[in-house]
Amino acid sequence: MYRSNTCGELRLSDLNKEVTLSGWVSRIRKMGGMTFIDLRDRYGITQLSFNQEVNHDLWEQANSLSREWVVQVTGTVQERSSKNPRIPTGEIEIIVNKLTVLNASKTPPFTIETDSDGGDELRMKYRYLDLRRDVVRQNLELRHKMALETRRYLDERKFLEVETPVLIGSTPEGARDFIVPSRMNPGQFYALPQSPQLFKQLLMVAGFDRYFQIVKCFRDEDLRADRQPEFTQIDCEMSFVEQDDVLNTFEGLTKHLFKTIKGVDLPPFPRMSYADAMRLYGSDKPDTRFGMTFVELKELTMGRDFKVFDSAEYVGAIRVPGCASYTRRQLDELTDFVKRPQIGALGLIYLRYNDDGTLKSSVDKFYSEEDLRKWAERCEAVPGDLILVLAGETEKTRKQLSELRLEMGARLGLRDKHRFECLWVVDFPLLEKDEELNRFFAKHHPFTSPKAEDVPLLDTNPGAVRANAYDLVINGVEIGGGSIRIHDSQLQAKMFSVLGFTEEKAREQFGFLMSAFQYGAPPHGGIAFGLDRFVSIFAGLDSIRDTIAFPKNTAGRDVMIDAPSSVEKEQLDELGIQLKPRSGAH
RNA sequence: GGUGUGGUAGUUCAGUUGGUUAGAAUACCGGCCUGUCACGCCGGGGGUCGCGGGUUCGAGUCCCGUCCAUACCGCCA
Repeated sequence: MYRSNTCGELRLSDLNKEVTLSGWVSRIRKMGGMTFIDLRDRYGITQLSFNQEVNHDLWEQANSLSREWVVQVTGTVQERSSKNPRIPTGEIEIIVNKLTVLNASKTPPFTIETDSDGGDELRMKYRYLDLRRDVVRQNLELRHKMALETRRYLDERKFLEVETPVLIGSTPEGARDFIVPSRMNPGQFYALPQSPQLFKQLLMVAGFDRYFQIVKCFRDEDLRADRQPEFTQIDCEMSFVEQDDVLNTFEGLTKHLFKTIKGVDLPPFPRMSYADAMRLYGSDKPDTRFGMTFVELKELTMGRDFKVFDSAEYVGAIRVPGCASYTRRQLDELTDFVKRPQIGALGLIYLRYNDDGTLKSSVDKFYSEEDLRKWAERCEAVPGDLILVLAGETEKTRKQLSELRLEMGARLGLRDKHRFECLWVVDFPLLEKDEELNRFFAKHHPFTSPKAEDVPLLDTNPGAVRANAYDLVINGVEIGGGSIRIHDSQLQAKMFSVLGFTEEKAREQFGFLMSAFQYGAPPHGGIAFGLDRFVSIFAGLDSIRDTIAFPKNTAGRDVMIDAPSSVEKEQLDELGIQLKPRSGAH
């Protein structure tokens, strides 16, 4: 028997029990004739006590240990004479009478503490050591609980978890596929799924009615703090539902997770149209933890010979509460912020509504106090507020103003990680025009249904067609999205034609789905949540990396196992693959 | 593909205007210490300043190139 108890469970109530514990040596404190060792396992830390006078040999043995050695001890639970209220086992210690070294350890390259001295790169290289740290482990425990509660909630509502294949065919639409060569079919390739989209729709045709799967998905695109090449979705689909049914079911799931895991009761989630989100926040995933919604000033700014505004398609402002006292230097900083190439504004105009009621702007030369007062009124500003104005092409300027809004929210501490604001964004456009290629692409995917009342627009003004598509946004993070699908093969054919697919090409790409739809497809729709992001929101992390046990770095590398790597020539020969010179050099 | 930031001891970082032997903390090793729990005190070892080239009497510091990491833009139906 390696242990009778874990390192996290012994209390005063266990006094005088003889116990056996196994774990890692976390810390050794040598006090001369006494030595204390913090023994750690997944469940906690228990102090071991060694006394030179009580057992000299054992004391000496304890002094010979080092960090991260794996040891087994047997001893008696005793009350500490000096207690540590900061850990759950802090009232007791183990008076050890037997110590066995199960395994020695090299000195780890960083300290295995809550606040490690190790940088990210090193922690990833030695991820198995990093995972010993309680903060990292807790994220994975949280992830486990969220997955478990998701399964519980969906199971109670008759959802069936079905596994779908990982080796599937490539489709050209959407993100770049990861490609896997087929040895038995030389010259042909599988692709890894970007999502189980087609399969879950086929399951609806098959009559499964309610499906879900917690499933890995793959996208071969550049990475970000919130994007990994392989990530996990809570993927769901339902039959005989309308948009409201899906929204209500998964608002319920979200609330269930917040309630059971964070103990938070959330009010009903507001629903905002995509058009309103863009108009008020300049983003399809607005952070609604704070206001500062956009105010349009275009017509108030016209005709004063200020070319920047006169020639602009859009003039938009945000009212930043209490920031009229911003110094020239701070305003310059904000100007630099919006002028960064990533944001790309040409300049920033400000209007201070001073505490004494006077107005001061960077465009006083062009606008009278009366003009400026109208701006302030339109913004519902009060003395002490700062108004920031950007101008230009509508879409671009809204995006820039959105970035500025988020920056101001952060500066004012309004983006509190412990507050949660959920929002449904609905009525997304069905199509998105690629100006360069002069063709439409599906904004969500080609199986998303248009709103019934907008169907006639497919012929006259495709860009204006709204879809039965929706996103769940929490604190400005897109957590999930989905749509009601097309189940009518005629409408689907129409959709393909708008997207520029010939009938032949559509059959080649999605033939199996189109045939399936000829055998009685029920009305259906679904949604998928990004589990990694969901966990990171719950954990208050900025990156999804620490919600994943073994994540990849920004170049898509696993620095621990050093993947991807080159393969033997024999393997390539079997696959009939010849590499260009220079590639595969790693 | 692009922009920014960073790369100096095992680790996290500092390093002034280009100037003597490159520092701190922590980790590690040794000594002292019987109630510590971030123990404390004393001592010690530890450096290809990412790599390559250039400017200079002299480069961690300036210039060019390159690699790596990271945040963002493009990209992500």
